Amino acid sequence: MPELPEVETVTRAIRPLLLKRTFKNASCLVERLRHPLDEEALNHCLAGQRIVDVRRRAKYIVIDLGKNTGLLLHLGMTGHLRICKSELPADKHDRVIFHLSRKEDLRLKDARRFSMAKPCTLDEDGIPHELAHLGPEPLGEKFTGEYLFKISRKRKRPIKSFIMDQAVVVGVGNIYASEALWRVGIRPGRAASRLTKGECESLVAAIREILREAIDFGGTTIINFAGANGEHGAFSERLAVYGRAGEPCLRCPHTTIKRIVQTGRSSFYCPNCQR
DNA sequence: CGTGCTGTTGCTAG
DNA sequence: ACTAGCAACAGCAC
Repeated sequence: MPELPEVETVTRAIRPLLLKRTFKNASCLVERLRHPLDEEALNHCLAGQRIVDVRRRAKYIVIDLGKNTGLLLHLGMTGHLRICKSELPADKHDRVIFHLSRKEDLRLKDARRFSMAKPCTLDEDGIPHELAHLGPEPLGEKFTGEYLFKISRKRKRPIKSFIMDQAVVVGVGNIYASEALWRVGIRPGRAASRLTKGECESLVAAIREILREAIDFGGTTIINFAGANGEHGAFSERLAVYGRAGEPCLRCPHTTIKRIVQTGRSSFYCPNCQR
């Protein structure tokens, strides 16, 4: 489920439920997710520690335990977090159970096992060292049209994969990349270096706009931190191109949305109003 | 039954 | 220096 808006939504939802509570211990129900799980290391990091903050960086969730230590979580493609009573039996795809005080758990469930959960150390800004390589936040001040223009000169890759590169800007996944390009009328396959300054500016504006809207709508799909299975979030009905191959373009209804594959991922665009 | 898709990330080979 | 391709995994639609 997660693109940035979904991760932001989950982070906001679990933050008040976790703040000032204490971890007891963790149990790993599988040997590995994206990386091998180290139950001992998790327990060493978590046991008895109080949660002082819960925040998002890119699509990662950082649970700050103070003293420059924390728990670093990523939901991969299908990860879910929820908080539930400890007495509840584990779901089929529950992978890690973090036991909290007051007989409640934070549980990480993930069918495809692309998630991650590992202890981390934080730099002075509270960011895990593992995330030092990431580009600017799309909603932060550093992500400007000027910046995008500057770093895209001489870059021949398609603009869509360029804005999905986490070293360029974080948090723009497959759905919102297609959506942002539709909004500004740029084809996903255009070489990054062929964007004008003005196009870079409008693209940045569109990315920010769309992510903000999606956050306001609680994400495209709702990740399930509290209860049942994921449902479609309100924003999924607002997607203009993603998943709409063969359907009419919302700007030029006589044209049909096209699907192409770029670096193994589906891209959707309107061949008429995206150039 | 297979086949081909799926919201991510980071490594590898060219 | 840069980029395409792929692997990790499970489930689902056809």
